Amino acid sequence: MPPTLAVSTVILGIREGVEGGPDKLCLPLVRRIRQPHAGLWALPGGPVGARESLGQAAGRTLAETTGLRPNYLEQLYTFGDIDRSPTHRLVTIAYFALMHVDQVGATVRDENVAWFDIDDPQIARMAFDHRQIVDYALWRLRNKTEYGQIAHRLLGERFTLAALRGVYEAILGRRLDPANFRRTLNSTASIEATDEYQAGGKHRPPRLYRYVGHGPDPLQVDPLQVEPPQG
Amino acid sequence: MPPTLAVSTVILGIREGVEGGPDKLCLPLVRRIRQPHAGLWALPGGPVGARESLGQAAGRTLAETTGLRPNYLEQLYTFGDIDRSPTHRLVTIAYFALMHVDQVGATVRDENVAWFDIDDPQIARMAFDHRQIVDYALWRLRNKTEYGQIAHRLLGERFTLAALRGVYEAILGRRLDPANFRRTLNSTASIEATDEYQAGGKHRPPRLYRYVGHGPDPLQVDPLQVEPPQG
DNA sequence: CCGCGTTAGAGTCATTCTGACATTAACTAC
DNA sequence: GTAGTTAATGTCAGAATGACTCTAACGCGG
Repeated sequence: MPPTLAVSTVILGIREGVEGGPDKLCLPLVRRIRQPHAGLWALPGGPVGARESLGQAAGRTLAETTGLRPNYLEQLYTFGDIDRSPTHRLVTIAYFALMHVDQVGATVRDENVAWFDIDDPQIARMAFDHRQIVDYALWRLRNKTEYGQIAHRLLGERFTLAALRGVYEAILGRRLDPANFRRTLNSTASIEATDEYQAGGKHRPPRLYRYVGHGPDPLQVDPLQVEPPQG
Repeated sequence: MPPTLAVSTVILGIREGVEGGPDKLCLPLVRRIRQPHAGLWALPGGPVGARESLGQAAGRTLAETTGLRPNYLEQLYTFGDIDRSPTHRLVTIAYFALMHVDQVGATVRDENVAWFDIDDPQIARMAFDHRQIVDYALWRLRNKTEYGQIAHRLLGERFTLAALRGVYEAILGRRLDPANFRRTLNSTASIEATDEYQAGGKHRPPRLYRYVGHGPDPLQVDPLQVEPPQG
């Protein structure tokens, strides 16, 4: 019997911190209703179809199980140890996705789908080796050399520097000096100031910025990044 | 028909430069004797067995086709586009290996196995999408944040700073200042000076150094690095 | 209307890091 | 011994970084 080929996706979003606390990373999980590991929470995913690429399979299974359509999808790692599933040989290609902040929580209404904070004790154990996959995704995210585009995928089209700094702080797990953060971003040229300001706050309105991909830099992104299916 | 699951490995070694020129990266390839792509050079590899992990499959197929047993093996990427093989659906997990410099050239005596310089025009085209895989391996190598252990895998147990600098120069593709190179390495603490010197040269004998893995640093290595089979 | 609290945004300063270059040490070849 | 070559150390200026201060612009409560 040939091994089963499947995809699983770690989707990360940002949840705003409460009471001035730091922002938090969170992710949606699916409760398993079949054996093995029935009842445990698992990463969304499913088998790879015969007529779709691996990235397409990741996007499709993600939409089917959670209703989410992230705008960033990157291959993470392929897990193929013999005993990772108790019933059969299972090879899983894990993907890594990021969501806009305004879509966090906009999941299908289903009691078997839920968002968890990354450090929620409920998901200290997960189905299969999925906890290991999540930890690896976090390790990869924290070791990214280029956060610019990652951050703007977690936020919307326009964002304040404070929001962007919140993303960095959530990823890195420590507070950053606002002044120095501003200085470094101003020198990267991948973040551009707009002439708009965010109104409605109680204090001085912050300027809105937007991300501009830096044109002819072939090694900017993982060159094999896979786009999710459209529509 | 389920997809065929295979592994392929990009093995990189260092070849000393001629006439004071820079060192060069090179890799062994296998000539295909069957269709499709018969006659073209390809990465060593083969199908994944039912009772072996993916890393074990990479090590096994590598030894079988080339006789090489590298001491560093890291998963690279999984290629699964529908049309990457003209005859059937083929999903390949690509691995990345490094060889000691004294083993470069110590390949099985076979006219269908040969080492090529990384920029050899003979391998501008390769079987399947293997050229793309090689380019991706090079991109990953050049973007490594931590060269220390990578470099010492390409060299032997003990090495001179000049040899280590040659590795860095071959990977990065540019010359480095010897004095500054020495300074930075002295401050990393992962390279340790021995009290031995390399004799036999025509000039002042250089001190030998060795790599010391830095104990309790859990994120030092890719946590999912797979060890090749022993023996 | 006016001060106050809060956050946005600009600026300062000392320390560290980096690249470029100069200098001395130790060997071989002749 | 002298020349030639590489190893190893030292110096210095400019860039990058972290900690901190200072001013600007808003809402709010009197």
